[in-house]
Parts: sequence; structure tokens; C-alpha cells
Amino acid sequence: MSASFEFERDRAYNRIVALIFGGTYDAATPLSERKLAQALDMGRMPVREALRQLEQEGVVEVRPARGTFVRSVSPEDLAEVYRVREALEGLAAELAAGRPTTGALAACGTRMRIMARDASAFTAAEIDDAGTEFHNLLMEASGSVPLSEAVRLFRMRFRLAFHLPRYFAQEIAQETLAEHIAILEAVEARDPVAARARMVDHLARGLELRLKLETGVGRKPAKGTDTSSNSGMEKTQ
Amino acid sequence: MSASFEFERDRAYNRIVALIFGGTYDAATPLSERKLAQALDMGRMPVREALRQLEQEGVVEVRPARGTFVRSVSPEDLAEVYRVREALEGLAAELAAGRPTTGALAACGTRMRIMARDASAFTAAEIDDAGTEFHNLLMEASGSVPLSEAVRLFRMRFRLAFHLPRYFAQEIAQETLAEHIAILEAVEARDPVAARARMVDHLARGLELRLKLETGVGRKPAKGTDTSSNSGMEKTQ
DNA sequence: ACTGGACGACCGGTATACCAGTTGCAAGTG
DNA sequence: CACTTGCAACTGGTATACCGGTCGTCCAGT
Repeated sequence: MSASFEFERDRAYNRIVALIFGGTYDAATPLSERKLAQALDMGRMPVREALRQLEQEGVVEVRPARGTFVRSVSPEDLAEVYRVREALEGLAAELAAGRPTTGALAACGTRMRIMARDASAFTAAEIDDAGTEFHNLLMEASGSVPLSEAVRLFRMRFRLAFHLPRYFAQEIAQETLAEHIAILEAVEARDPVAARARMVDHLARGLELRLKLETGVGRKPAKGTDTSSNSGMEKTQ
Repeated sequence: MSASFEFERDRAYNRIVALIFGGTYDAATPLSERKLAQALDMGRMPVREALRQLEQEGVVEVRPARGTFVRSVSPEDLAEVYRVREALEGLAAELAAGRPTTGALAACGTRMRIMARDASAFTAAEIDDAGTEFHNLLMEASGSVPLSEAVRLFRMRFRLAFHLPRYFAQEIAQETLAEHIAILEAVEARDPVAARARMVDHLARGLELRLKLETGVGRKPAKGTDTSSNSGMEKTQ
């Protein structure tokens, strides 16, 4: 009831994120504050604040009097982003294993187990979404607000590093699903060490997978106008 | 030559940080954009952007139509902030131990060893500053840009959690100094496991120390006008 | 004396205008 | 034709003005 009013800045942020991850901008085309404001039919200030936040999150680089550009992620950086993620989400898994399991996390687990039992009944996108939710709920289940905020600050870097996903093959989605369930089992079994280890392994496999897909990163998109297909959903793995 | 021009926003940021950590504001007095702009003799926009950054960094909380306030850190949060810090700086120590030692880090080590040999010749503040530099250089020495950025994003939370320091007793400073040297030795010995372990222990001890000093957090400062004694230096432990 | 409602000071959010720096192209010059 | 030069069209950075919302205060009515 109290908060949750959406400011112009938030709308601008979501739409710009959708544009960036929709592939509208390559590393050379500037995200002009004025042009974005005009395209999104809002003032310059909310757009500016959204871009400033994206700069803080490492998604975008501002060169004064030059323009604002999407940052490119080198393969080395990619590996290092994943190490940071291992540290943070590994800690989250460890902490979550040390306290009673959240109801929401348990519900997500139930859904994942149903999916695992009859995988052919679900699309890769559905399984992927469940995985994203799993990561988010596990973070909440850690019970550490500072940790959650750290991950939130760093999350866009994960997305930027991954970037080209969204065509998870069914097979890959199932493997990922199995790993998620394995992590959850360690959490439910109150085994912090195993929970951390399985999370780290899971992420390491994700990095490996991502490195194999090292193609099509520099594709030149069609400079579409607006509404990306991406509805603003997070994708965390 | 290229970057490093200081914008109004950066000057505003530094001065506001000095004000906050100088104790000018308690949790109830708002940091008004207009009043700050007038007090710092600059426009509202740079002040606003500085406050926005401080909000991202978790130092400040914005309540629309109410005001902007310094966030208070609960003791539980404090422990969790330190766990995140252990994860990040522990990783930094581990990575730094896996690569050739930086020249700057070695120089800092030399200085710290001189201090350790004849501690009575140095003030606690000098030793503390060397420790801060050690943490920063170790982060650089990790060679991971993403890790450095994660820490940079989270650093103000460390400071906010610690907050009341700056009167390190000589004895405590020496103990901390010894721990820093121990970490450095593990790094120089190319022992990632020991480096991480010693860093984690070091931070755990820092948390313990901080929890003992759980006094005077809610003091009501004298609402001074401007220039804090704090010159804008970071303090990392 | 107490209570309720209106007014005014203050808040952050947003829009608009102007500034200085950068860049690329085009016109002028050898 | 190659090169210089300067203008014009951008960029982000900053200032100022205005908006709706919040809250304390003060006065009117009880």
C-alpha cells in the first residue's frame, strides 16, 4: 500500500532495458537522452536518471559530450563476472540452507519437480522462467538484505554478460532444472556446504555453456522502433 | 589526460559524504536538495544526482514528498554486510594470490612492515590509512574489474556499517596491521587458500571489534555547517 | 480546552532552456 | 587534389521553474 508507485524514471528504466536487451543498440550507436525521451514520449529527466542508473549498474558507459553507449563484455570479464556471482549466490545458498525453508521457495521446488517428472509437457521458456524464480527466491531465502541488495546491484552485469540467451534448448533447460533441484535438496537437507558447492558447480556449468555459445554477440540488429518482445522479466540463468 | 575531469556532481558527492560521515545528519534530519545546494553553493541538479547515487549505494533513503534521510544500520544487517564483504574480499585475496604481486602492493607491504617494526613511530591514523590502501591495492591486485566494481558499489555500505570509527587505539591498529601483513604474506607466497582464509578471519575479527563498540551510534551531533574534518578518504577497515 | 479543517512551507519529481565540449562535414585554400 | 578550417548539429551537464503531494501549524467552531 505504501510504496510501489511507479515513477516516470522507473518506466523509462524498464523500457530502456527492454530496448538494450532486445538488441536495438550495438556498442557504437549512442543512447541519446533526447532521442530516447522523444521515442518513449516522456521528458528528458526521467530518461537521464534511468541511464544514470544503468551506468551505475555497469550496463552503459557515459562519455560526456559524446554519448551514452552500451558496454561490451570481454570474454575475460565474463569469467570474472561469474566468479563474483559464484561468491554471492554461493553465499546465498549457504545461508538459505541454514534457516527454515521459505514457503515460496518450497512452492517453486514443487513446480520444478513436476516439470522434471514430465519435462516434455513444458516449454524451455517455462522451465527457464522457473529457474529464474528459483534464483530469486533462493536469494530471498538467504534472509540477508545486504546480500540481496548486492546481488541486485550486480544483476544487470550478469544479464549483460549472458545477453544472447532465450533460446534454451529443451535439453539444456532440463539439465539446468536438474541442477536447480539438486541445490534445493541440499538447502532442504540443511546442508550449507553442499548447497554452496552445488550452486558454484551450477554456475560454473552455466559459464561453460555460455562460453561455448560465443557466437552472434556482435550481430547488427535492425534498429527497431519500440516495444521489444521482452516484457521486462528478469533472467538469471 | 582523458578522463578525470571533476564534475559538479562529484564535488557534491564528496562533500555530502563528508557531511554524512562527519556526523552532521542523524536519521531524522532530512538532506534537502535545495538546502544542500544552497549550503554547498551549487545547483540543485548535481546535489540531486549525488543523492541519487548515495541512494543506490544504500547510504540514503528517499521518501518522495517527505525528504531524503540517512539509513540506519541494524546490528543484524551489520553482520550480514560483513558476510558479503568476506565473500567479495575473500575472493579478491584468493585471486590476488594467483597472479604476480603488483608493484604498488609490494610497496604498501614494505611500508606496513616498517610500521610493524617500530610501531611507536607512527600514529594510529597513519597505520589505519595504510590498511585502507592495502585493501584497495589488494582489490586491484585481484585483476578482476567486475569484482572491483562490485566492491565499489558495496563499499559505502561497509562505511555506513562501521561508521563510528576513526579513533583506533594504537593497540588495535597494530593488531590490524599484523593481520594485513599476514594476508600479504599468503598472497606473496602464492597460497590462494591461505590468503582467503586469512582475509576472512581478518574481517571476522573486524566485525567482532565493531560489535564491541556498539555505543554512541545514536549520538545527536551539533548540526555543524560545512567542512568536515574528513578529507574524503576511504576507510575500509 | 479541545478538535477539525484549511492554508502555507517544504519535499522530491519533472519539464524546459541554456551551456560548453565534441565531431563530422563541407567549403575555402594551398 | 590534398589539406586546413570553421560552422552546424549533435552530445551530456547544469540551472531554473513549476507540479502535485505531504505535513505542521494555526485558527475557527464547538
